[in-house]
Amino acid sequence: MSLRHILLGLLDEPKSGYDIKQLFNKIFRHFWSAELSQIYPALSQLERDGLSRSHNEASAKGPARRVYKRTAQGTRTHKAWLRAGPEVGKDRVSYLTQVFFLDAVPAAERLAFLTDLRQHFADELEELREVDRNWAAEDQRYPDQLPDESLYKQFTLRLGLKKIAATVAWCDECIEVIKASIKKRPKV
Amino acid sequence: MSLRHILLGLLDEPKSGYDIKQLFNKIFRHFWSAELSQIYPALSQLERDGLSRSHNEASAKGPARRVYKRTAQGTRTHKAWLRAGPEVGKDRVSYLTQVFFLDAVPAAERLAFLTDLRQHFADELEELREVDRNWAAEDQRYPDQLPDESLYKQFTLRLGLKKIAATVAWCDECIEVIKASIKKRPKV
DNA sequence: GGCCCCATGTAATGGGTTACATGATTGC
DNA sequence: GCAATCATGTAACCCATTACATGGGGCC
Repeated sequence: MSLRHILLGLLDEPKSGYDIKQLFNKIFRHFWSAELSQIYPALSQLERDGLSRSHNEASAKGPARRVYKRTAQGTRTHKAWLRAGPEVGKDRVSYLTQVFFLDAVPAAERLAFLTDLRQHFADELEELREVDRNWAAEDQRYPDQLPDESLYKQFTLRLGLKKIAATVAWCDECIEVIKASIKKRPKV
Repeated sequence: MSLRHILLGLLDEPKSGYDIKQLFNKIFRHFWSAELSQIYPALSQLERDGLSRSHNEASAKGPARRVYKRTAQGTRTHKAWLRAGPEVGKDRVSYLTQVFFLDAVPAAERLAFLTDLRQHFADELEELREVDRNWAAEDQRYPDQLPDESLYKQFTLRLGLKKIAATVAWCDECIEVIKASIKKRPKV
């Protein structure tokens, strides 16, 4: 369960489940996500395990918030996770399993599939570039003079940009190959 | 459940659960995986649903094999999956969640973490390049004259190579930045 | 009045991993 | 004799998604 570790990482400052969901939507979007229905039980489990503590807080608008912060024990667990070395899980790229079998449908549909895919990643790339631009606008030190506490966050953004740009370029190459094959054999 | 669709895709020719696991280890390694304990129940479920049929077959070595092949209904379901458009799931990149929080440990450990990561992906890249070379050696038509039935399989390999190469390059950049910061402030 | 945002949770279900159980054949 | 490969499966558990349930406050 890696969500536990992410939560611990975020709980250096007090946060509610709702706060964390917002962060997932904004900052982690390109490499992690979780639903509120998973976050809330995970937070209370952390507390049962002595890794975090919580208290209620009045909210400006809406019901009371339950904010969690990690304990010293939680901080130790968090560091141990980082020190255990990189978790290189098996990637599961659903759309690639589809591409693998794509010759089962007519050429026109294959082209449409990859055009769809390209559109999706081009949009995602544009979103990430916007995050990048906004960050640069907000912080004078961006990107070369960042302090450690934001440098590693920037690294994750950099990889997102690289990988998604590579994926868009790959879509374009595939589309070219398919178009060329349609020209040669219009009825295949 | 995407495993069902992958299984259907593979069952155009008769295959056993064991055969499929081999394929996962060899061909799908860089974008999908599944355990035998997941594959066997999924295969019998496909049969219960009328999407595949099986029979026993004597094996050269070891116990009898149960080989499955998809039915006409299975083929229709498979094509419907492809026609439903790209499944762009949320990526979950565990090691990026770690990089995000990596400033929590001393600079020397951060460097070790990224060196580890680089090694992992450099190895993975080398494996994929080997697959690429072997394929080229076995098929005269590789890579530009491939027929449709192998072209799309080659596309998946191409993206694997691109993404992993981008990841290795990213590791190198991060490592350079960390080394530079250690030189400037040796005790941070 | 209706919609969106704030805010927290439970229940049912789906999907996946790890551990367990069994047993034959081949090669060293 | 022992390890590796071939071969199939079950059971327990973990993790994640979807659906359900509830309710206040602000804005148009």
